[in-house]
Amino acid sequence: MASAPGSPVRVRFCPSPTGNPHVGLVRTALFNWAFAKHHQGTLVFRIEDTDAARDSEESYTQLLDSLRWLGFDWDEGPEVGGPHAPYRQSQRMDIYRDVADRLLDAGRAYRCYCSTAELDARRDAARAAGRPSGYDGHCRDLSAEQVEGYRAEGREPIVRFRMPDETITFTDLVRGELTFTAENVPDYGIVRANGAPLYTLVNPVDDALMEITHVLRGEDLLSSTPRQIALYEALIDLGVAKEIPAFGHLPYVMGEGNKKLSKRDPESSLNLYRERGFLPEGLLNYLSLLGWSLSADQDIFTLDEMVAAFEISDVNPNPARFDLKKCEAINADHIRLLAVEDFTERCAPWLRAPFAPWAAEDFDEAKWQAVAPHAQTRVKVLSEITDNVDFLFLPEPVSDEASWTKAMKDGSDALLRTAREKLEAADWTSAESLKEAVLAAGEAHGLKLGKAQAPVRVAVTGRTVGLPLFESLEILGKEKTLARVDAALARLTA
RNA sequence: GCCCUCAUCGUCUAGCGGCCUAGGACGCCGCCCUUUCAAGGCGGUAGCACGGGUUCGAAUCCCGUUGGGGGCACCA
Repeated sequence: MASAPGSPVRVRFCPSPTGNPHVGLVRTALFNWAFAKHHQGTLVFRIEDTDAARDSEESYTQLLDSLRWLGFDWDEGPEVGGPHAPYRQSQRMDIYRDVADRLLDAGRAYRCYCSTAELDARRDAARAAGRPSGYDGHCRDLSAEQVEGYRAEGREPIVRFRMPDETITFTDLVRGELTFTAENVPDYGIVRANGAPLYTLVNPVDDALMEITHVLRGEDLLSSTPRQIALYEALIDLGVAKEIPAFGHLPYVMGEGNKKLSKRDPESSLNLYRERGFLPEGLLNYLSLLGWSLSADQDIFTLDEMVAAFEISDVNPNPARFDLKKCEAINADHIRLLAVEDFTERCAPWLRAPFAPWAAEDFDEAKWQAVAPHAQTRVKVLSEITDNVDFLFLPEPVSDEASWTKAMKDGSDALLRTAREKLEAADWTSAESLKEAVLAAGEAHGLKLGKAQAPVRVAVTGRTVGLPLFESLEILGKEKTLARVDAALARLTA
């Protein structure tokens, strides 16, 4: 990315590597990326892998691979480095430990000895009494004797951030002014009892250290924003942070029903879309429409167009439902937009194992080149290509009984015999000539072309639906076509 | 339960006080084209959640109601 030195905008994308990347995460990445590009800013890519129990190296590798496939690039982060390296939080633990200690020394945080059971009991009681159910401040001002007592009991404390007793107001980039009162923003944990820092600490600390100016993230983090702002203020006092960034909370991407699309939903898996043959630009185009729009009457556009027009203030705050049909339709439009050579090239993965059913040595590049243009206008996703062209590379056409019974009526054998004669005599360098042959055969049996082509199509391709027939026959070639008609005839008269 | 948040066709959206008898897209339906299925072209279907205000005028501003979503962790 061309980042302009001195540009004020610094944004970040900071997923945690747990499981497959999902589409909501991609949408967040997209908006951050577009925002950075639009402002000629800097995009920082950071890995939040502080939860050893959930993060994995495999997920990390896959995350990087997915982001690269989508076409994203970043100015700082894994693989590219940068002035704030390392960009994996698992490698920055000493930094967090140091900040936590300083927060403790300054009285901005304290050790909390409450057990989980105690916390749960008091939370339930508060809830039952109709009071806010966050942490009640029990360990805020423990005396030396009390601390000694807890230690003697063998309790291991967590570190808790001390929230100031004040109302916090901030202007969300997509939602406007938001206010939270102190009693609803309780003190919260920032370091586990085992000494491992929590997201609540590391996220703002790294944002501060990496000088992030705009935080664009999911709506789920909206209510944690006031406590982050309070922590930021403490970090400023400590000299760790320079200023509080602006926050913008992106709407959820919802799944079927009315629930947030979760990682568990198969519909949310980015890999699924990749395997089905969605184009990165098609998928991204669709995803950008979830909460944003280029203009009142244009749904199909390039990433460059999006970048040029993207304003965070234009983002719509309401949750959007992921609609697979529309996603496919938009992808289909992008497939149509591809140059034929590009389309031909991008289909390559689906033209070989494990996607393609034919043997590698039976694949014929020249035939593929010839047939590709006919397929480009009818597939919604690239994976649909195999069924469309398998008749060219399989030794025998696929066996599809439903198609066979649908096309082969009484008299089909007679028709096929006539068609075979006419095809035998036709000019095989011209699809038009092949069409004339089948047309003539149809006329001989009182059938219009639409009816007459069906048995031929099924005999040669195995299916009632497919690419334009005569072009297909021409590409397949005379010898194979006639052999397949003969085979069908043999089956009909058996 | 408490707090936060959201609210235009089935779905995604345009709209930011008069241009709105609400525009586009997907879906669905019909027609055209046609060599099957698509693609393409044309047309149709369907919406401002409800109730109060403010205003000469409200989808647009305010309040309330209802409904949806989220948070209230030693997850992120």
